[in-house]
Amino acid sequence: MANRELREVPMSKAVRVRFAPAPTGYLHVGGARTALYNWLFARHHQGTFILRIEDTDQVRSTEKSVGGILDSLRWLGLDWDEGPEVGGDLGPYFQMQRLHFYRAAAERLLEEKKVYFCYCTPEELKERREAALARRETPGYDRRCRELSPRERATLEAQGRKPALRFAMPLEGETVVHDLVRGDVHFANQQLDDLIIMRADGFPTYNFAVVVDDILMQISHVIRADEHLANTPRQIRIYEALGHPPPQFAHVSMILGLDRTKLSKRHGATSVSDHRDAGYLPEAMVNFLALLGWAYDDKRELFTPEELIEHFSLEKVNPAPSIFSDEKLEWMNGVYIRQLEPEELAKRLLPFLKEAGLEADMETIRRLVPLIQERMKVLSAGVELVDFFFKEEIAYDPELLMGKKMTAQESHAALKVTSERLERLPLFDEENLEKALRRLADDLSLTAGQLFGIIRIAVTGKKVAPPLFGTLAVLGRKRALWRIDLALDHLARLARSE
RNA sequence: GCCCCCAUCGUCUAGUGGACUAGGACACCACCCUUUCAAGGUGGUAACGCGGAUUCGAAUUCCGCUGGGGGCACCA
Repeated sequence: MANRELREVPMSKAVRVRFAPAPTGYLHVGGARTALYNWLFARHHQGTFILRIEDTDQVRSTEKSVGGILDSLRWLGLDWDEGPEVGGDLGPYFQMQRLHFYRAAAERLLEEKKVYFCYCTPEELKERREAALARRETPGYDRRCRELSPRERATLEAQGRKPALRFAMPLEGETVVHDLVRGDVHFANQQLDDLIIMRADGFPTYNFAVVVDDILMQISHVIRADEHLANTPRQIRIYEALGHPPPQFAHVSMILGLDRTKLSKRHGATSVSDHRDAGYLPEAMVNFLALLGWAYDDKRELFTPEELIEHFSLEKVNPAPSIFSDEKLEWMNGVYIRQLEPEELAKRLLPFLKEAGLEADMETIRRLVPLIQERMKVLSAGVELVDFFFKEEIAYDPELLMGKKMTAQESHAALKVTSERLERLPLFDEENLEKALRRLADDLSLTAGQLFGIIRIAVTGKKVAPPLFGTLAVLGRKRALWRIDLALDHLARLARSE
């Protein structure tokens, strides 16, 4: 890595950063991390975090996607100081509402002869590009329209061709990107081709719109994904043509899928909303994402947002790409679930149970939470931990009702006595249940595992369930006995065929 | 094809020439605890891609190679 001895924030300069998603899909974890780093940086430096929607791709941009991205950001707790729904002095914050700015800037560049009309059609360009690639040559634009005479232009226009505007890149020399995470990156200007800044339809392209907006919005630091590094020298040239010094750049690495390619749909759940629906907590998500490419030291990895703000710095951002895998996120989510106040966990659990079609009520969930809080990695997993509490009937495999190394008959006998004792138990609470059932196991010369296993299946239908005594207590005597009766029927049937 | 970025356990990472027999976390394995499952505790397996150079000394610096990724759109 080259020198990174660039000062993160020059003295006396207000920090203004932005997250600028294209609304062409959901917010995925890579975008979320970029947004998070921008947000942390802004908050750390008491700066301003701006949200700008880059919707100039009219074909792929959708309103629904804007809403989804806003929701995801809000869910993560990444609040923006300027942008959609909150406004700001340097808006509007949708690029489609800023067209006059791009047109004015383009106009100026045209007057100064820093851009030129290109009459090549998209089809022609595509064809030439593909031909070049087929010949294993560099596919860049060949600049054939750069030096057109007025006469040639007139001819082309007479053909009905609508020109696009291209930026005249310098033909020699080099452009250096001073990057806060990568040091100085050099590009030969020969590599920079004359990119289109305004399409024939009058709409700006990305590389032009970002520069104009970042100037107008007084952005001090551009923190974005590595995939934009190659665009940066071109953008620097545009800043220069517009007579404005470029901001500081920080290109953070990309987040890759398990197969080490750019994260995409086929990698499964990669959007923030997918994770929300799966029952991840935003606080876990934020903590985890912060640690993907950044570390505070060699020990700590649990941070509140406030602590992240306090410690975050671009200098410690890792330039190497990292792979997104849920394993650690799951663990961390479990940690956060366990840290939740029981009442809070109950609240968060409710929608998941409803979603699963269970008629869950807060009253019952509150009693359940202590039994399951440390048994969940994601909220959605709570459903199968407690569904039997909310169902009238439970289905299960009768074979499971047989205790370890026991016959159906022996199991039946044990359960029968259990039923009788439970019926007579004066107080049907956790403490008394435990006392009574332990004694019973003793009396029957069964191990705790044998007896409790039978009861667990009888009452929950599952081999894996919350702790038995608490479960019985919440279930209540009546329902517990009713289920045990049913299990006895099953066992009786099994015993007959033994 | 050209340009650019990157390279420490399977994964996230610590590490800026000697304190490294390379540390932590997740995952994995074993044991303990235990009514199942978790949680918790203890221990363990596991990495500096390769080759040169600089140096008394290199995970750390330089060069090359290899590997991975990204870009080369009238997408962003």
